[in-house]
Amino acid sequence: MDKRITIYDLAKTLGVSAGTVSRSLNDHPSISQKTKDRVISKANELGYKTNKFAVNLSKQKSNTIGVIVPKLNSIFMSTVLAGIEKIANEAGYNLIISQSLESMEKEKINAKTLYDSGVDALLVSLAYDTSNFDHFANYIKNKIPLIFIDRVTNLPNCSTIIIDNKLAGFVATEHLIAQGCKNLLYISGNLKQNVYSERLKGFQEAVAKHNLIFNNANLLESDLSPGSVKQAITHIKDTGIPFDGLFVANDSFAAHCLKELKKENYKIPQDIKIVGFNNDPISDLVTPTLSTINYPGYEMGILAGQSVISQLNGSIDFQAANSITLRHELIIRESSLK
Amino acid sequence: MDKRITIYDLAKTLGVSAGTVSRSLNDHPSISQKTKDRVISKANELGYKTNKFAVNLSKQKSNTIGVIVPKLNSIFMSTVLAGIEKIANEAGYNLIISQSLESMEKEKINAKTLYDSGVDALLVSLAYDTSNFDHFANYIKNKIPLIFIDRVTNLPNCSTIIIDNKLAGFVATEHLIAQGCKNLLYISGNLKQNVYSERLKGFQEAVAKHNLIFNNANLLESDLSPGSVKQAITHIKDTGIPFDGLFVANDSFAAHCLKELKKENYKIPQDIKIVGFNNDPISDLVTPTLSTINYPGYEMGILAGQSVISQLNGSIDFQAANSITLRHELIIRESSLK
DNA sequence: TTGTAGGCGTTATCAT
DNA sequence: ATGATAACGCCTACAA
Repeated sequence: MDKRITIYDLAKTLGVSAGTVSRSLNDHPSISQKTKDRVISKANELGYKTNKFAVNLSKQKSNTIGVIVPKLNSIFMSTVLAGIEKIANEAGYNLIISQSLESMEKEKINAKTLYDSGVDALLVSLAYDTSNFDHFANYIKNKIPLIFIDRVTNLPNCSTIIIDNKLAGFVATEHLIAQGCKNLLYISGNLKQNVYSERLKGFQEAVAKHNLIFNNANLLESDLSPGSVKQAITHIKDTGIPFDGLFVANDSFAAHCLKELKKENYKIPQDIKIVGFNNDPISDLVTPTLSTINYPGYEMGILAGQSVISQLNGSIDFQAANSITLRHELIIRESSLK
Repeated sequence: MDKRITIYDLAKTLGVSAGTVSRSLNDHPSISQKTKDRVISKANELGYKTNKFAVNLSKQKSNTIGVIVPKLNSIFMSTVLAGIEKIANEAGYNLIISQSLESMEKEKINAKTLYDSGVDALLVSLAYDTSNFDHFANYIKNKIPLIFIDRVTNLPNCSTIIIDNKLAGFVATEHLIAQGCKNLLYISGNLKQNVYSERLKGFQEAVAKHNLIFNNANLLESDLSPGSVKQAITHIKDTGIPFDGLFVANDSFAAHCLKELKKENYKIPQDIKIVGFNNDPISDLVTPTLSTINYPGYEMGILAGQSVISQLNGSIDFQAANSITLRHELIIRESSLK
């Protein structure tokens, strides 16, 4: 294997110093164009390749952005990631992606690993059960940009990228009410997470505004896994309340409920109307098509990416970390028709 | 900001040499337990943190594995990634993930970037239009493990992880024939890609075996984007052939076709039977549910991960790069019932 | 405009 | 079992 050639090799063959070579390669203003040209052409000729490890050591930065998501294999998260990757890549950063698998413990480990490996910034969407945030302290202390996406918490100097879940919940619920629903059920994910608790607030507000009843039976907290569909159906059938409107915290679970309800001979939307959340591709493919809230995952990714990059470039002050709220949108399809 | 403490700081306060500290921290056998204990406890006390940049420079490796996928936001790919991430993480490697966005040019750039950034290995699922593989030459020359997943090519010393697409295509097609279909249509993706061309071979074999006709009209090459559904429907309606069986190269497109065909008053499966591919979550949620080929994405990821790790550990010889073919499975649902 | 030399924090090879 | 010292390859004051 041909030995790797360094700036010293170049320096020697060119009869200049290593410093000059380094500066030439980096287009430093204090080097004459002539010298630069000589160096660069010789570098190409000899197949010089800069050693990132040395650069990193010298600059103490890695040109790398860490990302922690709950799960890689979710259509929403991978869409967010696609947006982040696009921006990061264009800006010359690499993405180190890891998944917490919805566990705070794994999230802690990931945060530490990424910190140790010297990421220049960190993007996080929180795990299911994350209740403590000490594992981010190092980032904040060392002024490493830290940005939360979708599943967020409020930490000093950290940006957040979210949608207005409360308003979205309100809009979805009010839509059901406008369609004539009187007995609503909100099927939620873990209420410790901002996204689900906020939607609940919106749900409750809409219910209250229209003088409908809200008590325990109008809320079902679920882990939203396919295995929990039965539990949801049981709740709907056995609570004694004649539910006629469902607001479900994500489309996938909504689609499963839809399917099961049809099996139980409910007519959708005649008997029960349903609104999901996310505008997952499946929402437009099930029968009847599923009304939902459009969740701009890709845009979230783009914005998150832009936000980190500008913080890294110093074009945004570290202190001035801001919170971006994206526009959501109610998409009315068949499952909530009158 | 408190200055970072190094092994020299430790060495000084402990009255030993930096080398001793380094060896203690790395549990080197030639250091007495006593010294190790002293060093380690002092390290904790002072909050010592190893500098990955320096380690990388010194060892000329990054503990990092590069991944290039066509698209992050595909349920299949993100599932594969989830598997890879799990294994890599357990082995102490970080994943740098980038997407080619189905473009060979972007794939080239990604390959170069990752190479420059010093990944210890590279996992690739090829872009739509990749026809030249020179951008991987550096990896091979420098014996950096290179593994292809799903969308593969045959390069010397490179492992591949695939399923037997030809057999899967054969099985799917023969199933349709067994259900009584006489006029089959294979709706394919870009035939330059191994996955689609192999499935076509299987399709053709099954058709030939059962003495059915195969000519141009029995094959429709498509980009499988939602925008191309109309074209597919037109083909089915206007070709003059009374198609009664569809083998579609992925579930998402199959689901879209299903929906459109229903709109056009075709009865599924009575008029036309359909088999998709991938066992996408969607396939079990549409009406009627979609028969499909189960595509073990997560397992592919796991195996790909294990394969790299063992190559990196030297437990598999670089030369002995092997090709792993995973088991697929026909899942019969409503869309292909008699 | 260019050269010099020290630093970045570890690891590894010789000695001792 | 430990220490000294030279890599690792690049960057960047400071000097010239």
